[in-house]
Amino acid sequence: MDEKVTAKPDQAAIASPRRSPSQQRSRERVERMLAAASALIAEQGSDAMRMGEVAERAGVSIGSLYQFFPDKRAIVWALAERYTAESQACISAALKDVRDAEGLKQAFSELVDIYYQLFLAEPVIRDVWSGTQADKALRELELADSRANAEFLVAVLKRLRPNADPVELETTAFLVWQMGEAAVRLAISVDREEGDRLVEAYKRMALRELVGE
Amino acid sequence: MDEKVTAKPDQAAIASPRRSPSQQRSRERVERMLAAASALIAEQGSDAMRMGEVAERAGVSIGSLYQFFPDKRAIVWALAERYTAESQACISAALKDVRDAEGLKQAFSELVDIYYQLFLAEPVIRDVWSGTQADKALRELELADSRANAEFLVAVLKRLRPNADPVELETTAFLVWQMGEAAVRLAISVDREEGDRLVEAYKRMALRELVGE
DNA sequence: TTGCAAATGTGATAAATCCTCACATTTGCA
DNA sequence: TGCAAATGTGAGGATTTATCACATTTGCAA
Repeated sequence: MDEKVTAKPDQAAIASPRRSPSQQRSRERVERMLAAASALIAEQGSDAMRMGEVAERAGVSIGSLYQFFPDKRAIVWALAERYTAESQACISAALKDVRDAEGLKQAFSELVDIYYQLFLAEPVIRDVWSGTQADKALRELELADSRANAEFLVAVLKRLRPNADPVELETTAFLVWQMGEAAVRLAISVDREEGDRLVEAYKRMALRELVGE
Repeated sequence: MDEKVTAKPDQAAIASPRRSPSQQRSRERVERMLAAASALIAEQGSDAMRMGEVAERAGVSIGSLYQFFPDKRAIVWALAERYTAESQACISAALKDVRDAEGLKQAFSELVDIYYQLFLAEPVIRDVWSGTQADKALRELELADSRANAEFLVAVLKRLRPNADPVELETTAFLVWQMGEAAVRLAISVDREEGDRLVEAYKRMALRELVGE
């Protein structure tokens, strides 16, 4: 027997490029594919995105699409990965130099605002993360992202409260971060006025937990 | 022209039984369909649930399935609706007689525990709610549910803090509740030990917000 | 009881979609 | 210049959802 690969569908299968674009030409095409996918998701949501439509709009054939993305989810995953990388850089920069409670308040509040605005402005992000609960690979990406972001917070907290139990700080930061995502997602799914109130309420709640009274 | 109905697919289409089972016979069959769907979701997740499999396991034909459920999502929706009705009754009962801060602490902590245990024990619930972000009808059901539950909390808070701004109480309760759902979902997706810590941390955080120090 | 309309049941099959594969073309380089 | 590797193509296989024309059962009025 020829050792057929027969990859199990397995539900958990990590979505990675089937083939890395090594030539300039193909790198550009992959960009076009992602741009097309992004536009379609913004218009109708990732569920309604059709592979054929992505290919057509990117000006490539279906076959080419599948040359670089093993399946549909992989495209969404690739977009999600970009956003996490981008936002992590942003978060890291914002929290890097926080040295006191006042600085944390400032930086945290700004970060939440940026995140909220981003979700309001970019339907793609909203939709990409909506698959987060259903798709195992996406959920894992988001968890890893959330943990990484929480780490930045933990670093700050350790400076502010050197005597605190590290495990507790870790738990607090992780929870606060994850709730921030939940709060923002909630906020964008209600009307603007209520959304604003919810985000402000979250900030108060989170900061009370992070810096005490 | 005969005024054809041509219901728009519309993305928002509310999933309601295409036909209400009016005879005893069909009511039992609908129960079997839901039970079969529930079992399949527990085994493989609602995404992997196949209509043909549901029909087969329920001992009915595909056609019968579609006689009572307009589409696949409607089945998941029907299951979700049951859970919300059940849990609302439970929550209402738990909060109905809370008259002071101590009582609230007690009742709230218990509710969160119950919710957490329920999610740990019932893969169906976990999976049904996982579609909550992607499926418009489900998201709306969950939002409505969350608001209804928040109302119970608001009622309690108004008793405890009669002078507080009602809008603020509303916002707080809604946020706290929604975050509880997020916290529990997070908790069940990490290992048990960390999950327990997260739930406890959430309780502290929420109660601090609800009853003050 | 009988007859009949409404309710219910059936499954082949239309329609939509994902993804594969055998083959064509282009590129980088010895 | 020639060739292997990279890239490109799209018809078609496979899967799955959902429909529809027709069959059967039920409740009920005469």
